[in-house]
Amino acid sequence: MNLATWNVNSLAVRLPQLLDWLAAQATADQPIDALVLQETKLVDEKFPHAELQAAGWQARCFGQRTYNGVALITPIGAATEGVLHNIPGFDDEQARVIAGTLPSAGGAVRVVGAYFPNGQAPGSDKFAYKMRWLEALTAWIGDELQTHERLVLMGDFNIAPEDRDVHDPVAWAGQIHCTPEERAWFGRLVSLGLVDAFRLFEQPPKSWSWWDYRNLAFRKNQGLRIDHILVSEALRPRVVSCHIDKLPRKNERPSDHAPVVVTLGETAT
DNA sequence: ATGTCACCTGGTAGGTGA
Repeated sequence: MNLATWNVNSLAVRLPQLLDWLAAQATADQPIDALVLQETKLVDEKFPHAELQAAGWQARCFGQRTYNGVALITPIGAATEGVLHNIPGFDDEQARVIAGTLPSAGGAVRVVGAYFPNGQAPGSDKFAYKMRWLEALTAWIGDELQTHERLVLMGDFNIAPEDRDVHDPVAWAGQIHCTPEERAWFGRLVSLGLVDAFRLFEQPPKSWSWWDYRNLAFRKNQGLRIDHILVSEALRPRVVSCHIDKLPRKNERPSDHAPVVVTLGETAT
């Protein structure tokens, strides 16, 4: 089972690259079973269901105009149950979370796709909103784990959890994505019984999932690892691999984020 | 080098968010 997350920074612009990438995974014998998208920036009425269907995909979407917007994409015919939009009980005008339950030979997997708030800068109103949102998300994921032992939380966290996830930890110290407050919330999420799938494996040093469009950052490999896949302890034995796919970032008109992929085996090892 | 990209408004540029 291959699960992935990708912040596409406008699905209207990135749809051709999305379809190319999905096709390439299948060609590479790593067909995607579920992909969560962030920053679709589309109201649901404008979501490109027809184009995706023509390529063999179905989508659940939860969007808004201009900003944010998330989606859950699965192969046509795959069952998706218990679809949910945003954090229950947390009043939010911003479309940031979509969840669904996927059947699997090893037991159903609860998939939560999330676009965490950026937070702009410590001390700002947007940072305060990020803190409130993180508190609500953490409480809700704790609840979800009570009813869904096999759970995957993935998306654009807008948090670089450790200094090794930052190209220049000195320059970024205390800056947005790297503050102690944000990292503490990442730690609380992990403490619920989740594990960062990427760090279960030896990875190339200087592995990032986001590079600023400015400053030739991708060419210089100056980025952050802020897109993550956390799996519950029950799924941990099934994690076979996890990697960041930099290839789409080399395209013309790329998203500023790269997809992250996790492979779950059917049986415990 | 505060050096880009995407979106909006209200236009043929400027503001916002990331």
